[in-house]
Amino acid sequence: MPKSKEQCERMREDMRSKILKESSLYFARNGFGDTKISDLAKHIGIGQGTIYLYFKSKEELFDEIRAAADNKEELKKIKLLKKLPVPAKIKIDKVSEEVCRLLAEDEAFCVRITLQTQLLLESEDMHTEELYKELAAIIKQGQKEKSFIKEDPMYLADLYWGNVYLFALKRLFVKEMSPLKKETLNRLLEV
Amino acid sequence: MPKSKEQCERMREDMRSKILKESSLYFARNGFGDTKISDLAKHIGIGQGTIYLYFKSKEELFDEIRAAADNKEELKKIKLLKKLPVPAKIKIDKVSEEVCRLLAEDEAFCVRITLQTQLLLESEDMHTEELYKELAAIIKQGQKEKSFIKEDPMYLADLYWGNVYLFALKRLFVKEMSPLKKETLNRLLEV
Amino acid sequence: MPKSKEQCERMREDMRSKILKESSLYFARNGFGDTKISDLAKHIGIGQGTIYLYFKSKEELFDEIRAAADNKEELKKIKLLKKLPVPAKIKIDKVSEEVCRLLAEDEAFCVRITLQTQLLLESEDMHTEELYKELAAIIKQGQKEKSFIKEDPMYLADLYWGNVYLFALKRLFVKEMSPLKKETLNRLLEV
Amino acid sequence: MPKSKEQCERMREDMRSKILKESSLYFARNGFGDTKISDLAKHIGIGQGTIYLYFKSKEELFDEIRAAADNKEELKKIKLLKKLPVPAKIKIDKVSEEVCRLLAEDEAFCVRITLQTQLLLESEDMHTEELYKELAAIIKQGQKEKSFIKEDPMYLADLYWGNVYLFALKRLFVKEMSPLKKETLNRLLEV
DNA sequence: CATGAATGAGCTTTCATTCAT
DNA sequence: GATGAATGAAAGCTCATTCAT
Repeated sequence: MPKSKEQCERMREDMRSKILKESSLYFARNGFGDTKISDLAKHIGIGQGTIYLYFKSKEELFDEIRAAADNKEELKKIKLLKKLPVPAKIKIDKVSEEVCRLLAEDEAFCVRITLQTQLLLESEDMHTEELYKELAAIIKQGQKEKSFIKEDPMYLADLYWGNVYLFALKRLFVKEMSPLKKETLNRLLEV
Repeated sequence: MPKSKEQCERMREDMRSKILKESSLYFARNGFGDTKISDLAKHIGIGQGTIYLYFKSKEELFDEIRAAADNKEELKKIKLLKKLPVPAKIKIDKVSEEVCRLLAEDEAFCVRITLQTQLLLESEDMHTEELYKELAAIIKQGQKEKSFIKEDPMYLADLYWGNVYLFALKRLFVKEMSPLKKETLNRLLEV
Repeated sequence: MPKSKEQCERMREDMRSKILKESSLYFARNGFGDTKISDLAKHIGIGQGTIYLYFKSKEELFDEIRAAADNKEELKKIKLLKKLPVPAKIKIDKVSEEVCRLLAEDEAFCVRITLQTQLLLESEDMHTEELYKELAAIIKQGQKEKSFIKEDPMYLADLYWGNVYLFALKRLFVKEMSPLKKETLNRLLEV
Repeated sequence: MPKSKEQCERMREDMRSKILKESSLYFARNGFGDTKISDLAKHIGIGQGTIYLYFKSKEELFDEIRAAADNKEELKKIKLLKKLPVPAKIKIDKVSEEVCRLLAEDEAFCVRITLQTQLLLESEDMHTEELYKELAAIIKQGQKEKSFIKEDPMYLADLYWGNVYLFALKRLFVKEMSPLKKETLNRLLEV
């Protein structure tokens, strides 16, 4: 008895997501070269060949994972926040709170932040990244409001997201670790 | 007529150091799996076989590089500093100043910090590392003196060295980057 | 849908045996150093990588081949023969007959004898080998019966198996060769 | 002060001989593929490069060693012996005596016999070798004199030299071994 | 001449990818 | 679709050969 089209489609999508999700953790921890397809398959609990039913190559899988690591959701939230008529200090506090929550609860977020940051490092230009630009804008507002230190906003945005990356990375490697506190992030910017 | 024993010994030591030095940058940037011996040799400007005259395997070379990335010099300086009868704030300022100088001027230091931190991440226990313990001790002093924020000293030490790692890493990847300022490091701890 | 477990198991065992069998001839003729994995694979008619699915290294393959070259079957037969209440001359004749038959008909036997003898030569102590000890016991019996020459039984056993090795070796190298006659073997011992 | 032409020539010849002699033992034991130039040089007690001052390549060295392993001296003696007006049995006894003496006293002879036999095996035609033909001639004489068994003279010559090879080989590998007795060789042929 | 460090061709081994089942 | 054995291209590694000293 053949399954319905939708069921079938659904199953394919599920498997694809599963591979993407599990692989991304592996790639984030070990990098491209140290990740073997055989290990990956064993870790996911599928055959090696199965991966190739969903992705053309290891490289394509990796690229897709990186492409998916763009933290669109977070960017959207920050963009909304930016426009609100509240002090920058409050905005940043909201961002920090959300980020800390995600770092603590959402491993996928940690993976995304890790991969995205590594990609940016290799691209050698972090400042074109929207997440950085949006945060820099809020920081600029905060500087006008005299609640943030006088410093190149991009330097501070870099510092802020760098620290987020730092804790995301630790989360991926270290089992028992003290979680990042939003105050720590806020203090990077506040006077 | 062969070279003299000392000359020979000297040349061997030089070549060995050269390989270690040049390789470490490569490994720090690309990791183990993405570093090819052939590329490494080409980059150093020697034959592939030469590497194997000095190291038994790629793995041994990597291990030795990691073992050498222990920042003994910096540890020694911090240990001396710790014992001095001056406020912790001054001590940390000295450390920050030195670290920022090294980050800016000494690529080898950036490589060492990068490799050491990655090794610690994999070991899953950063807190046994002396550099962290020594810094935590100074932080504890600073907390007694009310100049540093109340927070687990190890959390703060972690944060401090994490930020050093962050900038070391950026330095290895990004050509044009704003250097880390000692105030940024100091602010991580100060009230 | 994958093959059934048993089918799979069976095929693996078949391939393993095939590699062992085909390789042993190669190693017996050319030795370890002059045998290339690429040649081996080509000769067997499989990919180079396949060998490594069944053996960890060239050395392990070689060792396993040597370990398998223990001529257990022949040893068992001789042990049975030894206990029979018949003259030693008859016993030796049976052994010689069997050995000559195997030399003529069974290339795998020639390979085993060759590899075993070479291994014994390297071990520098052939006399601990059971095949030698069992034959020496029969020879001793023959000497008591005055049908075999007076001579150190181990020297004679050595001589006997040495000649078997000689013809096994020739069989592996020389296409057209006169087969060993059982009388030739018998005459080594008889008065 | 430069040495005289002859002295110089002499020294070159000495070193060349030394290399040939020491290498031949190594090659006879290990074969071509398992003999490393580095091991060889270490064993001889000279630098690797030195070998290349006397031989163009490993292959040339090996070939020259094999070419020198022709046992010309022994062949000459047998040729002389063949022509003598004495019974074949006496002739063979002389040969056996000489061969046993050489096997016991002259390692170089063992090496030559080993290399020569291995070369013949690979050539797949032992019967063109003069040593075999000369011995076969004497055997034929002995058969006419009814002192040697009726059997293809070449088969017997093969057997005879095969046994010599056997003991030569053992001598190269086994430290403590019972020497070959001339009676053992004679008995291969006598009725 | 003699040396042994340096080289790279050619070997061994791995692993991304394919494919028969 | 799913599998994992088979493959061979590409990586790691060795060793015959060269060459500066």
